[in-house]
Amino acid sequence: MNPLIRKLEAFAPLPEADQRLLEQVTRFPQVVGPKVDLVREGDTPKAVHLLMDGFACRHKDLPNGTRQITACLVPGDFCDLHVLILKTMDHTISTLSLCRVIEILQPQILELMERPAIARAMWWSALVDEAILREWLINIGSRAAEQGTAHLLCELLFRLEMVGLTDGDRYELPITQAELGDTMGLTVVHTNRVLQRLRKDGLITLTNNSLVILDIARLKAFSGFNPNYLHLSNPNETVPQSL
Amino acid sequence: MNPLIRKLEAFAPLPEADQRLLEQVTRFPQVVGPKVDLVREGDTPKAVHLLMDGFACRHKDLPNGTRQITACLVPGDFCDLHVLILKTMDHTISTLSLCRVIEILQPQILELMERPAIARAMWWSALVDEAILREWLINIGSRAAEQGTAHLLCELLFRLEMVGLTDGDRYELPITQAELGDTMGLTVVHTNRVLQRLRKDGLITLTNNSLVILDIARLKAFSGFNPNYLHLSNPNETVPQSL
DNA sequence: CGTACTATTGATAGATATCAACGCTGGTGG
DNA sequence: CCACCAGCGTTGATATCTATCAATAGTACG
Repeated sequence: MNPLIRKLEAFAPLPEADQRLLEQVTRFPQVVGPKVDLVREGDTPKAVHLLMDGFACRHKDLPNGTRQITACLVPGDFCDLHVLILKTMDHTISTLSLCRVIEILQPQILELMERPAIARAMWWSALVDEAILREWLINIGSRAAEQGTAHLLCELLFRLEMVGLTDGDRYELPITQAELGDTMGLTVVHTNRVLQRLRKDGLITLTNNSLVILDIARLKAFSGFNPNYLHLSNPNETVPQSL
Repeated sequence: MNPLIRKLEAFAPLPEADQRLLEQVTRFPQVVGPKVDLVREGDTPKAVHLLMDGFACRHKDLPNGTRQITACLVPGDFCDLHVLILKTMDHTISTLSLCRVIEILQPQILELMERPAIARAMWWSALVDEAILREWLINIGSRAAEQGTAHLLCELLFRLEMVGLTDGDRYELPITQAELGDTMGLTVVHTNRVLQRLRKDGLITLTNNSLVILDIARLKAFSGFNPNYLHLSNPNETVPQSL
């Protein structure tokens, strides 16, 4: 099933014709290896990138050698809708795992935006991205490392469930602990210890990039997770196991 | 001068007619005292709030008693454009200082959005808000407390200069150290010490809510500040003292 | 005058980073 | 096929940063 359509329909149903158009646009994805830059800070890209498979991220590299990941992109996510309005990228987008990516040229995007239902769904998506960013700020600024990390894992469960990439409370998480640390503002070493504590507390299992949430209700309570900020049309229906 | 028009024109010039329309919409602001909630998490407001004077913030209060400020709103900023698409607020918006606020009803917003130049400028504004959020994530996650705080002070200089609220490298900062701490994810005590270090290093002066940047070039270098993410049409012209 | 809020200081505890090292794995070249 | 190497996860010891607790002083305000 097409992850873009699934995602946009998490906001509101799309007319048949719109679905067909989206199917058509996303027909021939391009395979991109892991750790490849799709767009770099300073670029003025002429196409919008849409992730169809795999994990990618936004990030900024700092002079002191560290980097901060500011978004985790999963199938169905637009990487850089910004370029419709802003001329230059203020951050870099890179694949994390092996990905399949669609490049949509400006005229085609504008064609999509002429469909009211699609346009609304895209702006919904952009606003949810912003809400996610606010939640990440809370993860880093106000939650303990264990809770913030747990919160992120809850969020990914919901986002991946939205596009049909979960298996109950299990999902593929093809990122390294270093990358997890870059998103949580933590060291690799500390990230490792945080994960160990989550494992020891019986909250998760994580081996071979396979994450299992052992008790979603406890993980949500522990991390203070409330899916409101994802603005799903029907949150109760989306994740059956929800509290 | 109207801060909304000044801000939107930092992106691109607006036609005379659009300016007149905006003038008209923003004619009768409402005075709101400090520390007042404009919109609360869970609300489904029917009007959009526009800040014309004073400081406000977005924030979320956590069960553990702390709160995270996720945005600092200054004159010319829209508080909750989201409500055009999302039904319920996922965070609270409160005044910090005495403010003057415009409430714009849905039909009036839609009338504004029919003007192409205004619509583009509003989306520019929304995208810049997102870019600011990414930078705050870096402030908290990847920069030392002193550097993150310094970065925030640089950002506010640019944003306030945009709407004509600076006096050279000085501006009014009507927020408490506790509030500053809530935005940087720091304790009041630690915030106080961070500010003292910035003062001792000769970077700033801050007394009676009046912030003076003693050496903008040094403060920018110290904090790693690069105004690109604000996507101003003409950054060099905006702040004369820029490096 | 008393009360609340804000800024400030000192002492201490807890969280996180840093440095160094090791084992495991998969790939690669000899 | 084996030796080597790079990337990843892991562990221990230590340093640095930040939170917590407690107290004081100044200020504004009723």
